[in-house]
Amino acid sequence: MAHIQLVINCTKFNPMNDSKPEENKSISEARRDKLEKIYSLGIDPYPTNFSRSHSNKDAVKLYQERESKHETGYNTEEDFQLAGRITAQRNMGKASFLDVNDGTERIQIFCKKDQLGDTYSLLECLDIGDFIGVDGGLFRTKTGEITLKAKQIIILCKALRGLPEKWHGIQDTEKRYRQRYLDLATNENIKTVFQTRSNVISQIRRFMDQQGFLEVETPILVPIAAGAMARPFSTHHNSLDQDLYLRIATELYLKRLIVGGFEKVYEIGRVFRNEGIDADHNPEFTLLESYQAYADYNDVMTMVENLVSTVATELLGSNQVIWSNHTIVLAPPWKKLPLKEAIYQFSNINIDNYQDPNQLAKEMNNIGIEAKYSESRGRLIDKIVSSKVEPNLIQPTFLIDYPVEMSPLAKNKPGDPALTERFEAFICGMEIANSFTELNDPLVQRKRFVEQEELRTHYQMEDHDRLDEDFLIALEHGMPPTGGLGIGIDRLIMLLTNQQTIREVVLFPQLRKVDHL
RNA sequence: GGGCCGUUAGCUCAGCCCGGCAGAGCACCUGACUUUUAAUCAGGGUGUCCAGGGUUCGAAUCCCUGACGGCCCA
Repeated sequence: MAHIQLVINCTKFNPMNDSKPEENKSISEARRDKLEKIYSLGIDPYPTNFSRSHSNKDAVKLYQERESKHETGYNTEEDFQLAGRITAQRNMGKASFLDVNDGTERIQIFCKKDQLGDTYSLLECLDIGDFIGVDGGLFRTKTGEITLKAKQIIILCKALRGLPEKWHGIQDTEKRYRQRYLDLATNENIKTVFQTRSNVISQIRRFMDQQGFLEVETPILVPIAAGAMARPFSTHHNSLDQDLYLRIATELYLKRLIVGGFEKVYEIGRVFRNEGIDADHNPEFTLLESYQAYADYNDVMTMVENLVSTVATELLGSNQVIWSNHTIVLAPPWKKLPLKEAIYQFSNINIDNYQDPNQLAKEMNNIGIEAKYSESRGRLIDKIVSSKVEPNLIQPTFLIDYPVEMSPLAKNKPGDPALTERFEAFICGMEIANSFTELNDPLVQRKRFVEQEELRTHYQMEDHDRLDEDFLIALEHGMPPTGGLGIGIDRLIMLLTNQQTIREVVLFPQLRKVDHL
C-alpha cells in the first residue's frame, strides 16, 4: 500500500482577493476542482484496487467479540483495512469523523491531524459519495460508537455528483426508477426488496431442484411467438436475413423437451409481451414455467401450493404474509373454485346460458361491464373474470376448468368437451399462476391452433395464440401426459415483499425515454 | 384511450387560491473548531420555477397546448 504524501494545502483562496472565485460554483464544478487537486498531488483518484481485511460488519462483530473478553476500554492491537462510500462528514478542524458504508454496515472513521500528518489535508478533497479505503485500529468513542482510528486514508473513487439528501433520500418515483442506483444507495428498505427478490428466486430453484426438475434454457429469439395469447416484440437477424420475435412464453420449447424424454424441466426467464404497462404489468417480466410428465393439473395445484408456502416459510419464517391491509394465509390446501361458479358467484351470469358472444356482451353491459359486440366469447369471459372475479380473490384461490376457447394448449376435461383441465391461481386479486394438463393429441392441437389463427383474422383487435408447425411436428412424435405450469415471479415477489406495484420489484422498470434525467 | 394529481436549487419541499424582487432545511462554498454522529458556530443562494404559446404594465402563480411521471377508470 503506497503511503500518501501531501504537501500542498488543498482548498484555500486568498481572502485579500475580492473576486471570490470559489463562489457561484456548482457542486459538480467544485468536485472537479477537488479532483484536479488530487491529481496535482500526484495521487490517483481511481486506483485499480484496495485490499480489504474485513467487511465493515465483520470488523464490528470481531471487535465486539474481542471486547467481550476484555475489561472496558479495549482497543484492537491489529489494524483493519476497511473500505466503502462516504455517507457523512463531520469536520471539527484538526479532527474529523467520516461515515463509511460498504453495503454491509456503516462504520465511523476518526481522523486526527496529529495521527495522519500531511495526509489529513486529503480530507479537504473528499466529499459525500466518494469511495475510500482506510487503515487503522478499532476503538469506542466517548459516546460508545465502534470507530476506526485512521492511520491511512486512500481515495478509491472520486464522485463528481453528490448523493441525495441523507434524511429523506430520493423520493420522486420517476427519479427512483430512472436512477435506481440512487434509490438503492440512499433508501435502505429498497435494497431489502431486491435482496428478498434474489432470495425468492434462489428458494424457488432449490424447491424445483429438490423435486427433481432439471433447469434448462430455451431460445429468447424465436421465429414464431407462440405459447400464449400476447403480442410479441419483433426484431431481425441480419446475417440470416430473417425476422425474429422475442418470446412471449417458454411453453412450446419446454414441451419439446418432454417429447425428447426429459420428464421434469423448468425454466426461470424473462418473457416479453408488447402490451400496456400498469401496476402488475411490465413489458418484460420473469416467468417460471415447469413441465412434468405423468402429471395432471391436480398434481400441479399441489405443487404450486407447496412451492409458494415453502418459499414464504423459508424466507419469512411464516406462511402468512401481510399484503396491503390483508393477511394472506398461504398454507395448503388453497380454495378451489370452478371458473363457471366463480363467475356466477361474483357477477350473477351463468355463462352456459350465453353461447353467443353478442348475447353475452349484452348481458355484461347490463351489469356495467363495458363489452363490445365485436369481441370473442373467450375475450368476454376474460373481461368478466378481470372485472368481477379477480378483485375478490384475495386469499389464495385456484379457479379451475376453463372454457376451451380460452385455453388452446390445454387438454379437455374428460366428459366435457367445452372445458379444459386448466387452472389459474389468484392471490391479492392478482393472477399468480396459470397451469393445465397439457394437450398432447397432435391432431386436436393442430385444430386448436387453426382456430386461434381464425380468431385472429376475425377479431383483429384481440391477442391470440399462433400456429407453430415445428411444435406440432414435435407433438406428432409423441408427448406423454404432462402437467404444465407458469408462475409470474414478479407478482409473487410483490406478494412476499408487500409491494403494490410491479415497478417496485423490477430494478429498472420500463419507462418512456427522456432526453435528460 | 379517458379522468384526476404532480413537475420550483444537487436532494426533500414551501410559495400558486388571491399575479408584484425566487424561498426553507439538507448538500455545497468561505472561515472557526482534536471524541462528533441529522456535530456546532459565523457568513454565502448556486435556479431554463418541465417546455412552448396566450392574457397582463407585470406570470412560478391565471388560460391553452405539449412532454414526462403517479393514481384511478377503460
